[in-house]
Amino acid sequence: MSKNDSISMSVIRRLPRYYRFLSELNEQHIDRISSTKLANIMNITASQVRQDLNCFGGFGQQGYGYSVSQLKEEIKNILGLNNNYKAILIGAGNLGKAVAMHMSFEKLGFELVGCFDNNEKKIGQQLNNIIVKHEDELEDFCTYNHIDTAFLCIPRICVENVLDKLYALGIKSYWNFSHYDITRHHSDTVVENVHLSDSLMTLSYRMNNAE
Amino acid sequence: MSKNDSISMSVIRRLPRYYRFLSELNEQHIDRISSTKLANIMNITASQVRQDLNCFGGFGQQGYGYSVSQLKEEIKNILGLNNNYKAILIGAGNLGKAVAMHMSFEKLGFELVGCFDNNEKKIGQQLNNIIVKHEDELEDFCTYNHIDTAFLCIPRICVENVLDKLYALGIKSYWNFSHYDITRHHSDTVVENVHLSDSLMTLSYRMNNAE
DNA sequence: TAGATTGTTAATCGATTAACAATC
DNA sequence: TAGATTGTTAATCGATTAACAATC
Repeated sequence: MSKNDSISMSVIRRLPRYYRFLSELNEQHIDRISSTKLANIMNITASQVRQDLNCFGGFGQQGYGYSVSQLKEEIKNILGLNNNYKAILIGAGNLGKAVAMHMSFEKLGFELVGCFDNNEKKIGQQLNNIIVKHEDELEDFCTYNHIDTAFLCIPRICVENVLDKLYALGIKSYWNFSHYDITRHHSDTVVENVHLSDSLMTLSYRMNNAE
Repeated sequence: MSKNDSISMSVIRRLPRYYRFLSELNEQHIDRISSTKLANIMNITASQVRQDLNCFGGFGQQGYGYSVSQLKEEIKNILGLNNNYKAILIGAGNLGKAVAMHMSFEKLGFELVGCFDNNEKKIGQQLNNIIVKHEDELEDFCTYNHIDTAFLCIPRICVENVLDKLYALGIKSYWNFSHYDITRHHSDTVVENVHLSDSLMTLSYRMNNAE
């Protein structure tokens, strides 16, 4: 159905942004939009909009444009936001807790079903409807529950070790918040890094070099 | 001194990564490295390393390579991590608190000096050594304290309004965590977006399309 | 000096933009 | 039908990689 043979990361990283803007247009009950108008709102070119969308299929109609709600649903499917992926959180520190409490996982097609920490003080704490378990229980938990992905909110030095465990348990997708680049030891894994300090350093650079 | 006339964002976004790897090498007391070895560790090409570094100056020495500690310091300066920028946090929800508590601001050349929220329940709470103030006190606070940047951990709908206030107070740098693209109304502003949900959607795409 | 490795130019590759024929 | 706007090919632009002369 789709022609998503080898979509470049540049395109993939723009998809959530399309999804966000289309969702907003949809909420405003706007039901059609041309590539030109969408491009204006998003501060990109109409060519790029059409090129990007045509990586996945011809969603538009000549002389009319695109149906907002239809296009939004198409992108939702392309992003796989209907999969209800089961996720566990490793690390219940400040950042881990914030990730657990702050994100609207349902809207993004994820469900947080477990949380683990190796600090006794954290065990038993409640985050929304889940209770922090000891990391020793990880193996058992993952044997009895199918887990699709792990959110890593642990210090840099713990990552390698945790990754080995997770991979052995069949978990091959990682959302990594540690100040550490996960090098893909296994080609069948998927890694998304969120490097907050890199982001802040980039801001610093630009403040430092503002005209 | 530097030739940083118009460094591309691709290069800028790689700088923190160089800084991270060089810091690590430095901690391991390695004092020289060639572009080839650094490239291997970082999973990029030696050409790219040399091209990137030469945007800012000739830090290496033919036949020898680069001094790790010197290069690390150079990049630290390029990134402006010695500026001790004063920052305020707007929004003391889960994410705002985590940002305040979790980040090593000193190491990154920032100092968090204030925190504001419009929810009465948050007022008076303590985050590290700062106390959450009511947003009404923002004007006063910024008049008596020089502030360089604001970290925005507030809902999407509040952003525009807060931005107007901040800009009027002379704050022109924003680290934005809201699910909202800040469109630069003023050309003298600097914006760094952290879109956590976009990041998770990208992970979803790749899980969905993993072979 | 010989070997190693940079700085830099040139070649390649990929991504973005422009143009336009197809078509609703 | 005429006007609008897509899908797609071709042109341009920028970023990455390769090559090599300069030099420590």
